[in-house]
Amino acid sequence: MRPPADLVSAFRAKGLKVTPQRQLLFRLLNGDETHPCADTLYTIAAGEMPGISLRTVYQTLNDLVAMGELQMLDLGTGSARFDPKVDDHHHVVCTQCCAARDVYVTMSTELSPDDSLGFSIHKTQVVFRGLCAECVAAPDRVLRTSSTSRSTYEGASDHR
Amino acid sequence: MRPPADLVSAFRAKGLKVTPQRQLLFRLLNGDETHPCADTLYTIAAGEMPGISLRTVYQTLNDLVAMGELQMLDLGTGSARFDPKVDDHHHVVCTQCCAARDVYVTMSTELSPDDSLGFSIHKTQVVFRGLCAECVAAPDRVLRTSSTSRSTYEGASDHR
DNA sequence: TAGGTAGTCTGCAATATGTGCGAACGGCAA
DNA sequence: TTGCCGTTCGCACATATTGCAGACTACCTA
Repeated sequence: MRPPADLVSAFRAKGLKVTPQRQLLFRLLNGDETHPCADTLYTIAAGEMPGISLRTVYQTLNDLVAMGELQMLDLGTGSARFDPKVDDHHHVVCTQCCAARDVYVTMSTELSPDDSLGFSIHKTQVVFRGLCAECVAAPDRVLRTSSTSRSTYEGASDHR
Repeated sequence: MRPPADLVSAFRAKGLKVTPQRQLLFRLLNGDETHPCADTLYTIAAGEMPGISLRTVYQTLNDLVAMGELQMLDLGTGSARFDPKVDDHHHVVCTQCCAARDVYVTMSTELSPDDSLGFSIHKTQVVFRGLCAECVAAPDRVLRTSSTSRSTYEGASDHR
């Protein structure tokens, strides 16, 4: 994602307006490395601008994704996560607290024609799952990005 | 996933009962390579057993996942997918029709201590995204596993 | 094989994430 | 300053999945 000043120009150039709400989100996202979900961003944004709507947060995030300034990720944590880094990289995700960090690893993630089963591959996504340092130290800590999200990877023990 | 007969024993051994609903699902899942979602399984099951509840399908799938007989996957298609293969493999997913297939590729997906950022990695998941052969041939075909699912990867062009 | 018990099934309500819609609002170019 | 047209916001709605409670039934035991 380009810095806020550049985004302002980019939005105007596309006929999109630069509102205080959008500027706030540009600023919050810029340099963010926590891969926040929409709701997390909304909470932070509402702290600075009470009255901002969750709907507006979703709207702006979608705009940025459509412009290629932001990457939408599904890390299996129950809600979409947003990454201002749009270059080629992968992610480590904590299965307990849902923290996510960027990983730059060079590995052969190209699929050979034999393996691709007729698929025309556009993108390869690698997700490393495990426990972050904090959760290794405190196995009972619960600190989800998405409040009470139900992750696909928490283990499915339902039963009444 | 073990064959239905073995699952019957495994369920009884755990004090879980073997009902017709569960046996049907054992049979439907056995050897399935389409990575169905809960709703798809429910539709198929309801064809053979009218009256079966979607709730029961979710319940049984969760039981099987908890027993390690089934793998729950989040392939970014909007709903959880289920894979009776629980060995170490990865997936190709069609971004248009959401079809998924297994991929057995040997690649260095181990993260070096330097790259792991303090995380204790338990599992590495690779998802290859692209178009399947059918969708390459018919770019307008829409055939989602999850009826009208909203995929995280369809591109976010909202706007009214 | 009848009976009892504990696990199961089903329908419905509830929760979470995310989008459609319309009325009021407000950038920003002329 | 004005007006057009994109935005914001609140609410209803859509989808995925789970909680709950009452009726039901698999299956162990006598």
